[in-house]
Amino acid sequence: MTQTTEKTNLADIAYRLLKQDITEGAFLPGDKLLMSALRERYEIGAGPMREALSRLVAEHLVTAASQRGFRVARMSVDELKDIYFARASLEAMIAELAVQRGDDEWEAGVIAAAHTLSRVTELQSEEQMLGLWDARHKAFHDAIARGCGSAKLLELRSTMLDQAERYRQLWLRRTVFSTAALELKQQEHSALLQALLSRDSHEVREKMFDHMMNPIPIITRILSERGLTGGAQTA
Amino acid sequence: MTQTTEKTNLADIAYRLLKQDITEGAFLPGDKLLMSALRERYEIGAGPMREALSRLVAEHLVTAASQRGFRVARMSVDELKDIYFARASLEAMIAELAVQRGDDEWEAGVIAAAHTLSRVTELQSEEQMLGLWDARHKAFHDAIARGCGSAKLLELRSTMLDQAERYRQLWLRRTVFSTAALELKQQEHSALLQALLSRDSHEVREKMFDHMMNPIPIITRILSERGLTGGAQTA
DNA sequence: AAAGTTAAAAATGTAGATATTTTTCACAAA
DNA sequence: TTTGTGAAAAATATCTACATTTTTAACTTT
Repeated sequence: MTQTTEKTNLADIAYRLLKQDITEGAFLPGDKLLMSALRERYEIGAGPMREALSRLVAEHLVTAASQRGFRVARMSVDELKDIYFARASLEAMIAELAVQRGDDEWEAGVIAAAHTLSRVTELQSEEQMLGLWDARHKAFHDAIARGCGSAKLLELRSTMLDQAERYRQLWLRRTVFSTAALELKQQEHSALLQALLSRDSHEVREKMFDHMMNPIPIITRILSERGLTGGAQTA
Repeated sequence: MTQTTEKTNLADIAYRLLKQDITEGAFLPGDKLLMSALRERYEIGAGPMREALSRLVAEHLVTAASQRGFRVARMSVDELKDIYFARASLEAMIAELAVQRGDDEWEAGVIAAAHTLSRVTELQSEEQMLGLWDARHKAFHDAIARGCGSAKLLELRSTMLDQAERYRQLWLRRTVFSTAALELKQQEHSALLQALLSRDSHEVREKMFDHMMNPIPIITRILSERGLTGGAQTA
């Protein structure tokens, strides 16, 4: 047996689908998540659906008010700033640890990921290009973080990533489709890599922090342009 | 109306009760959490009970296997070390930030909490003494952390505290009921406070990290003495 | 307009049906 | 006797359908 089909229950499936739908924008911030609508959409009973929703509440992607149902969590500039700051602080700390504790295998992994990322060219369709760059960019950062050696810290990192995901999606399009922005990112990445290979943990920490804080002004602007924070949805 | 009774649903109540029961040891690590038993204990239907359980799974206090039900998460020395390291790293970072960003009000709060903590005397019963010291000790650390100014970082801190709680309970008794250990803690606290008042953020970071890592050997010993990790529970 | 009343809509909870896993136990082979 | 196998039974988890409670919103009435 190579890879069991990983049995899951319905609540689990609904959880994943809804999470994806929210981060991909199928439901917008502030939208009411009607039980009947969700049950129909995911072809599922109310019990498992509730279970999925309550998990997303724990992750702050959904808000709940007792007897009044669920809504997609609002987005705000304040939350953006807080999430990105916390994430940058954490990621910087993890990177510093990784430089201090990472072994040769880790270093090799980082170099490989950096190389793969630098080779994303605009050959395919724009949407494919977006997906590929995003995947490899994530892989690059994952490769760095992995070296910290703490499963719990990586877990915290992962929860922050989930919370940032909706904001990050906004930034992604602006960055990948702008040659200038993309080149700036490439520069930051190679500077990061250099500091990393020279095992200058303090330098890595600072560079990583700045790298992670960079998107804030861009996303702030996007949020202001279209009021995507979820104001007065009635339905 | 001064303070609404904060309406909650049954799943919420069950969540809190079960969480308390687990951290207080009413259910031991590795114990099977039988649906029928839980429903009877908390006088609740299967739906809400499931909801409560799945929230605790997200917090790593309970493990789930599809179609095979739930168990209290095992404890291990490895996990202890990982949790405490991650927690110490995070707390140290938060404390450093607090020193850099905390205002006068924050400083006053810390001083007040430190004073209250230092005045816990052994007048009442031992159990009461334990509870009081624990509450004030937590309040002291909370007062410090609050200054970091990031709600998300405080949230991360809180999730780590939850995960550490079962291990921390083991440490607590050993510390509070040993005059030597308690005095050592007092010393660490006042050293921490001093560094904090002199606004030496680097010093605070180091002291906080050490302070948080201290309990690991003690807890490791306790875990080894009694095999409280949850081995071969059948029922 | 403001406040009260009532009907529809929606969330929450329970009970029972269904599916899965685990245990039991009889029987056969070593 | 011990060990292994397999089928039946029991225990258990999971899901759906229905009942109950609460909220929302429309409609009066003052």
